[in-house]
Amino acid sequence: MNSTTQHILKGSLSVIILKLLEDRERMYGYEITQQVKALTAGEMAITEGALYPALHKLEAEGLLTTETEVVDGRARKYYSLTKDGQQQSVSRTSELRAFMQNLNLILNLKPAV
Amino acid sequence: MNSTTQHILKGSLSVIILKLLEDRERMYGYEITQQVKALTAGEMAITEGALYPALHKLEAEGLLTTETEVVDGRARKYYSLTKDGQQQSVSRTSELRAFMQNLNLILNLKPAV
DNA sequence: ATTATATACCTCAATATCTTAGGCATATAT
DNA sequence: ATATATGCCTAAGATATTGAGGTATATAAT
Repeated sequence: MNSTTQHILKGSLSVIILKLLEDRERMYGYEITQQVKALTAGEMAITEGALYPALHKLEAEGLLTTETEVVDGRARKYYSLTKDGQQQSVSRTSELRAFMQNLNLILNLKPAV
Repeated sequence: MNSTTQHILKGSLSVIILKLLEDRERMYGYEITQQVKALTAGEMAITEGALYPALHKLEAEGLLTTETEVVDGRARKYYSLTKDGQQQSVSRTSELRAFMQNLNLILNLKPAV
């Protein structure tokens, strides 16, 4: 993943997290990083330095709840959507889609040849 | 334009500027703000506090050149793409498109019902 | 005449988000 | 024994944006 693409990610990370949890119901941080890589064939990667603060913020906002478990001798912190989180996932996803549609109106302009 | 959509704009502004100049060849700052509103039926707005620093940076990077003119008693600063700017417009646009396609892979996940 | 709005440029403090680099710890493969 | 994968985390610095402000001219409305 090049720096430009990484850069453009700004602001969409929380929507990505919410949407993944809508799909999976229950995920832990490391799993999220791997799932994003898997879904995008390695083209997108989210750094842990961005992910964990984002998760903590969403939890503080009341959109996520956590359960910690020990699996294979290692601690895992599972995140799930709260009611609010489910609603926010829907609304933020549709806002992001609307934004992308508008952005595409600009990107699809034909250059004056 | 709500705060979330505004928020998600982060990082795509320079691509928007480059692409608009690819379409129009020659635009001034205020015109860019109006054109974005017009193209998106008022749903997207770029603030001047973001636009002017972005224009200055692109100029400093050698992607834009400027010509200042007085029209109807008011000064206008016209921006155009340099050779480098044209190349960057193409490459950054395709990177943004690639990013959006990957993002859509995630947004189109079907929730586990 | 005065005021508001549109046009047109700009800066800057505060805020938010991200990158990069690091730390800590366990399990497994080499 | 060492490297890699798994798993959590923080923090300094860089960067982009918001939101508010400043300056100025032309025009429309009152």
